[in-house]
Amino acid sequence: MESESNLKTWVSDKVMTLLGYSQPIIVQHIIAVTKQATSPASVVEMLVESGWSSTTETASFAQEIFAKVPHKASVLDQNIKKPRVFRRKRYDLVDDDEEKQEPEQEERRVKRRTCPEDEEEEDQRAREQLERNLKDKDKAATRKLTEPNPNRRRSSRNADHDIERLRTLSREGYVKKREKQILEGIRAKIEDEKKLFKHEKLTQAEKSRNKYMEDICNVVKKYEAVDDDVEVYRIPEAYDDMESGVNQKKRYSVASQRYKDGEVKKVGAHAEQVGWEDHQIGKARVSFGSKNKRREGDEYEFVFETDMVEFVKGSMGSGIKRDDQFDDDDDMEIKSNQLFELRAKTAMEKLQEERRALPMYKMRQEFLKDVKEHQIVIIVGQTGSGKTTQIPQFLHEAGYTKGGKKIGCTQPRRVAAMSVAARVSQEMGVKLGHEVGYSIRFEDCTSEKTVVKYMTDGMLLREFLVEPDLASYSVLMVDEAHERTLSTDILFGLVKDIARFRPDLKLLISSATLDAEKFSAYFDSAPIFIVPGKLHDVDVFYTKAPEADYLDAAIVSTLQIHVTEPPGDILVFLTGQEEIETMNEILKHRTRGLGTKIAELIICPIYANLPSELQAKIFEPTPEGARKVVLATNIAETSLTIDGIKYVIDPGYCKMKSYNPRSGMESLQVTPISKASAIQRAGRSGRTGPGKCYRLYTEDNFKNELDDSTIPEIQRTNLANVVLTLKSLGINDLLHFDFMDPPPAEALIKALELLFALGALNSVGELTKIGRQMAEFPVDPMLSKAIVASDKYKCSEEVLSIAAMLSTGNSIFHRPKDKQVYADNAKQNFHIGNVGDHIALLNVYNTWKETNYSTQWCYENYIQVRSMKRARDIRDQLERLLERVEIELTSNPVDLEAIKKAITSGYFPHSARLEKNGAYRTVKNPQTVHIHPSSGMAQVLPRWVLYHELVLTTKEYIRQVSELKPEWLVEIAPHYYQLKDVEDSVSKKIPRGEGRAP
DNA sequence: GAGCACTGC
Repeated sequence: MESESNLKTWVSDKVMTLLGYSQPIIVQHIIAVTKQATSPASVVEMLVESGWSSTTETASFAQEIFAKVPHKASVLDQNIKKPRVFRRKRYDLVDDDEEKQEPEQEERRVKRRTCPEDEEEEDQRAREQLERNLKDKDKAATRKLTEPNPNRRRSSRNADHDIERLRTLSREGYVKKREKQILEGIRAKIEDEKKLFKHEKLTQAEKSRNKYMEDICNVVKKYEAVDDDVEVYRIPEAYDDMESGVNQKKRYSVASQRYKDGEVKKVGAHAEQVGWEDHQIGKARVSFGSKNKRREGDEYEFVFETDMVEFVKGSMGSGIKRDDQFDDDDDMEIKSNQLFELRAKTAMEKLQEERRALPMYKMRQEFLKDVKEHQIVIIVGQTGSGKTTQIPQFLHEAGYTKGGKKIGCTQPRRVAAMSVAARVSQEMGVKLGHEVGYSIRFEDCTSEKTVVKYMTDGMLLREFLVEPDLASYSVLMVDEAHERTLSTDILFGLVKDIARFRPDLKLLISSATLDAEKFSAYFDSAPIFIVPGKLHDVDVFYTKAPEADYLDAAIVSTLQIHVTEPPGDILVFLTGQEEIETMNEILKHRTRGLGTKIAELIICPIYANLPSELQAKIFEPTPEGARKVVLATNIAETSLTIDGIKYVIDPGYCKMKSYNPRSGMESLQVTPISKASAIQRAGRSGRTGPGKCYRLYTEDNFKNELDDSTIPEIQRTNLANVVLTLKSLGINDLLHFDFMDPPPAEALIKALELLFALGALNSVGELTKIGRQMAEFPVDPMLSKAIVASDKYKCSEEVLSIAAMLSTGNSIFHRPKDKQVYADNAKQNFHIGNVGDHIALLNVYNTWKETNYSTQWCYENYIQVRSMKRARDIRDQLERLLERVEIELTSNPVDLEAIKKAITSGYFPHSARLEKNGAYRTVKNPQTVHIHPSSGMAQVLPRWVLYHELVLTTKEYIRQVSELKPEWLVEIAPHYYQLKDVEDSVSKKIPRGEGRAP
């Protein structure tokens, strides 16, 4: 017989080869399982129950371990931790009639205990003990909490100890019963809520109810989590039996209700999106924990404590890992509420410990002093310095939230706002949505109590509309300001302005090193506060000579790293979907050629339009011996973090949008990245350890040819929306608005012209009633004008759907490379009668609605579910806003002309007419354009068309095209079009005045 | 008959 430790090593090795990873708890579990197994088959059975797959490897492993591990009779003398399923069942107070144990084990257990004579009596005693105990419950709980690691080493020969354990077990029965009651109460409440949702139109109360639902779901999930946690030890079956009829699945369904289709639509409206975001948050949270590698359990603790069902579910690895820290002491005996409190406590302590380890934490005093002395402070801190999580907490602790004032912190991305808020609420030990909350589109997780509020920058911008002086805030922190999103740039100007007349308002701007000086200069020489980061070293390599074909260079480099470098995943930055697909194929082909000579290379593409189920692939852990290579677009630069990346390949390009105000044309073209981007990309390899970055350009290129930072978005975009927002904030003199980097005057003027043409501004540039209505809708001005105009044509229902579909971007139709024909056919079904792309989108939306928002239907029609759900969310939001601007919800589904006219009211500047050669010419700012081949009108070529957008890619393309009657233009926009603009080509075949020879 | 970087409200 082997010693226990030898045995453990042996099992661990085995597990390692079978699963690719190993954990002490798995080993222990397997040994324990084997010890009470009666045959190798029963070992297999139990392994399968714990999540192993039933393969021949599992079977032979079971055979081996059964031979090696002492089992059956010999187990009597072993002082091992047994799965507690037997004992638990015995002392359940709730339900007694489910004793189905094997007599042999029963006997063994009896022998093991010190007072085996009369079990009934003992049970009775336990009950009495329990009653006494429960009276003393609080006291007991306190004791448990003050002794998180009780010095109660197991000694099975000790009578006192057994009685003690008995008490615990009995208490469990009580606790479980109580839990059941709570859960039932919650379930009933949820049912009530659901009824309310069905009957009432969503109003103001919706927010709070949404919030309430969220809370409930969180509570349920917490209980679920306790169960999940126990599952490894096979307790749940016992629990389920006891609950008689309430099984895991059913209970899980309560918690996950909001993620499901159908019923609770308003709550679960963006279910898939949420799922994906949850996953992202999961990553965000995990990476928080993993900054500190000393304690591996923490990250899971953190995940466990919050609503991370999506992340934890179905992953055996994490389920087991979470228990790791309770591995070898009696904590396992403490269950349910107590376990929960205990965990909350230990998690809290660990969080605090982690907090103290952050560079920011040490600079607390210094920082608070700076903030006290200056109104505006620029903060320079790298990732991992803890600025985002710590600063609002410091300020809160220092009393900046007194008198109900809030601390606001903006983030450029939704996911960031949510995950940071979750983290901070953890650290402060409060419930998310109470003192600490977040506010993002479609989801407001704040309450009257909220004093620390994380939000997206766009959300703060919307808040300006209702509270122009932001009186409820005492501190505003603009985080990740160096990213220079459109919203942050506008915020700068606004915030700088209100800081002048609100001396009590503190302003914090966080930025990267490169831009700090610039920020300081803009904010009246504000002091710069520097926090060191915690990134690991990254070695940067350049190519000796410029590479002609960066894609090929990337492929070669990837293989080179794969063959020569130690383990660690590779991240390659490419410009778009097409490149990613190409590289994917070439890599597959080449590695196949190499056969088994090299280790396995797992290729994971990732880009935003990739269906989410395929995106999830990049987060799967890399199996032992293999290497993962992630082919990503810019999405991996800031938006998501992949653990385990050690090598980054940076070809130095990305696709960037630019806007030509003169022609009103947007273009999306491959451009060299900036130094700031290059540094950011390199940093992606150093998150969990030292990394390497291979730049596929020369050092000279880097130093002399790359711009310092990316041109801010505000300088390369259509400003119509920005101008409308600023106008509605009462800022009239836009040309002198204090932009940090002013946009081209031409673009501003163009935007003003457009808004004037749409009727949003009057001749002196003031906002009109229509303009105010338009500003309410979070969509492009032309689209919001169409919505406002739909009132006149009595078809707001239809226009809303179209607007929502257009707002989702171009990601509705999915076109897999291998099924292009099918996808195109499916798409053609919505274009029957050549109704045009706008009506086709309406058809898609309505048909989807008729199928009760079926996911299956989307798959069948090659439509992206994620985009559809997003469209539904947007539509819901727009519908609510409709009420606010006093537009009636009207439907007129058969009158397509009315719908098109409403669209034309917004898009009349986007008209084009056919020329002889099959190309089109835009009516205003004449230029030659082509219908995008993805359009349903690409073959039809109507004489006059209305388009949604004009983009330059390989040619000038117009996308989302519908047929138009030229007389509409004069009817709808007489101030913009004159009869002569349109009549020529109606009466004559050849357009006049184009100056072209035939 | 060509192609859709990434966010955000």
